[in-house]
Amino acid sequence: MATIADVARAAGVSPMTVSNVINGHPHVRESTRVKVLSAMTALDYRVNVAARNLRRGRTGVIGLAVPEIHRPYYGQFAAAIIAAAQRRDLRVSIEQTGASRENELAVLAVSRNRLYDGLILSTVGMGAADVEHLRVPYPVVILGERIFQAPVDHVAMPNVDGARAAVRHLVDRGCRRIAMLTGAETRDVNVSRLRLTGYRLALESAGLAYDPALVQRMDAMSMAAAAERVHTMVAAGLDFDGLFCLTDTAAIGALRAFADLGVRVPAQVKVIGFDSIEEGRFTVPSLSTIDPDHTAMADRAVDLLVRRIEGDRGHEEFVSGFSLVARESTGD
Amino acid sequence: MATIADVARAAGVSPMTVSNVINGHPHVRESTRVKVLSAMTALDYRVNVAARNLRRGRTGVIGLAVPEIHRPYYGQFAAAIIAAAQRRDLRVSIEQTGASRENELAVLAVSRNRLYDGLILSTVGMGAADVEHLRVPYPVVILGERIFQAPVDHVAMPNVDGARAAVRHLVDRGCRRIAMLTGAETRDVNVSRLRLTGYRLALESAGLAYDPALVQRMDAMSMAAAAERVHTMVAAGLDFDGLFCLTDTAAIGALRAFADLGVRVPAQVKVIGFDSIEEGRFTVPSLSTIDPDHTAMADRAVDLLVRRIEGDRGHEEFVSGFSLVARESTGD
DNA sequence: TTGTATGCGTTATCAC
DNA sequence: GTGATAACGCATACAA
Repeated sequence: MATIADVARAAGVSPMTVSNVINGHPHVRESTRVKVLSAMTALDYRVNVAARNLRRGRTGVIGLAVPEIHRPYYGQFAAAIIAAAQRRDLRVSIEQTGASRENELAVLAVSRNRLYDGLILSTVGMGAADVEHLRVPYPVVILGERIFQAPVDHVAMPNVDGARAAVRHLVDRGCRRIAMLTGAETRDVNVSRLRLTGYRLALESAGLAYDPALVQRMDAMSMAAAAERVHTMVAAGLDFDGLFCLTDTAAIGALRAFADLGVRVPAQVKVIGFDSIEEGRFTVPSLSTIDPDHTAMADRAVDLLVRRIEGDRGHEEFVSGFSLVARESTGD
Repeated sequence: MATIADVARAAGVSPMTVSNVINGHPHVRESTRVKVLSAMTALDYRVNVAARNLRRGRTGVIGLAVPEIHRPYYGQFAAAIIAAAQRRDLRVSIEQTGASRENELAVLAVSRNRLYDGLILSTVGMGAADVEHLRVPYPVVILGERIFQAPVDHVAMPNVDGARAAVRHLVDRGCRRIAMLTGAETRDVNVSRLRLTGYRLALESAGLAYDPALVQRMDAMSMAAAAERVHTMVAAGLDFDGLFCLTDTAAIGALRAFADLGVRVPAQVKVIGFDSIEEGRFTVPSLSTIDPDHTAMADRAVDLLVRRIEGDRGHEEFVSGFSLVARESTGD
């Protein structure tokens, strides 16, 4: 493989001049530029990225750590991140943490090896007790709640307000016994807890009593687990006319369970999710949801990371807006 | 940031000994090993991956280029690839090609810069005419048909046989006018063409006539496009009692359209897809499909790539097996 | 078992 | 406008 030195020899110039041509430096005479370029073509020269990285101290790659890339929400989010990074000439390497604290910490540790210029980390397993692990000597953007005092940027969803709007929508549609399908509250502040707060606030505003029996906690937020839980709820004779699901993924599982059980949605039970994944447009019935504007979140996450890579101090929190998407599952 | 030299100084040994400890070389006295390790801890030493890459000529990263990571099929496939790579201590960097020939060629070009140790490339836009572009000086595994004579490995799906089994299943369930929702045949050999072949073979075996009007070609294989096309087909009064969709994604869009139109599935039309994405278990009705065993494909793709990275010559083609998954959409 | 010397390919600095 | 020099941090080959 040809190196800069080979090209320099062929073009009759110094390696430095070749480098200047490659990197588009301004002060290169046009005639030498042409000479160098044609030598590069002749030798089929390619930059050695490893050498450049070593010299520059940058890799041009950012890490993106998500629980599981095959879950629709994270897949759609990753696509947006990759697109945003591409616009800034960055590549994205994806790590799967399986939502476990250990793997999240492992990603933070590995990234210290200057493997990535920065890291976008979706924290699901980590808690406030792990704050020290976030004091790393490279840029990090946390995707999730601002539960840490560590010097990192945050991109968060409007969890409380979004959940509140979702439940309020169910109330507006006439629901009076509203159940919630949520996750385990593994730590002080997490998505489940925040959306539950929104749920309670909405009930309160509507003058509806909070009934703990209506809050159903699941370990895994999968379609299968949600379907199973709805079966259990109905079999147990739980009385509810509305269901707020922590995520659209769970809601799709729930819709399927209602179909199995012959419970008509929205006639007997109205269902709403959260996330606005694409699949929700095509379920039967189509799924009402809260859209937290993934694109804005992804853009902002990459933006914050790039700013920190470029040396900006100061840390920010960005909370995206949201909109209510009313579809058939909360219709008449 | 501490380097090997710093650690060596602190431990009172040579840099080389530190390197030996880091890389687990056998001939290091236990006492020096301990000394070095504690010096590493004290200085919070981290290997500089860029320097190691330059020296070793490897990056420990493989590229995975797919059309769009947020499509369920590619998301689930990527998850399997990442898991398989992790088992071999490799990281995965994901590129999105948008299924365009230009972007696929661009990924091949960029990877030449020793950015990745190898590349797994899903070819959708490229054709046999691009064969020269595949003669690259690094390992490549093509995900798709073996349409190239280039020295690359292939991992392919059982497209013809799988499609044949899908259509035969519709025939077995009593369908006589079977439509197909497929993609554009942009080149000599592609997925659409192969699955269409399977479709025709199945019709032939069953003694059913081939009617070109029943073959509906779409530009994009999205849920939205499929839904729209089914609306058109029904509005045009096209007569069919079975529908074979090129992918599950298209099938989900089709199911949604039938629901809109009041066409009962499977009573009036039976529907089957291809890919076995997880979502198909939870649609209403649940979706029959062909399962090409993604896990085996992903494992094999990484396996072939690793073998080539390690210098194995000789090229292979792997065609996965498949199984028919019969669910409600082809029930009674 | 440990150390010395050297080079991987690139680019920043500074001199010309 | 161009080039000589050095250094990024690590690991291979070989010597001790």
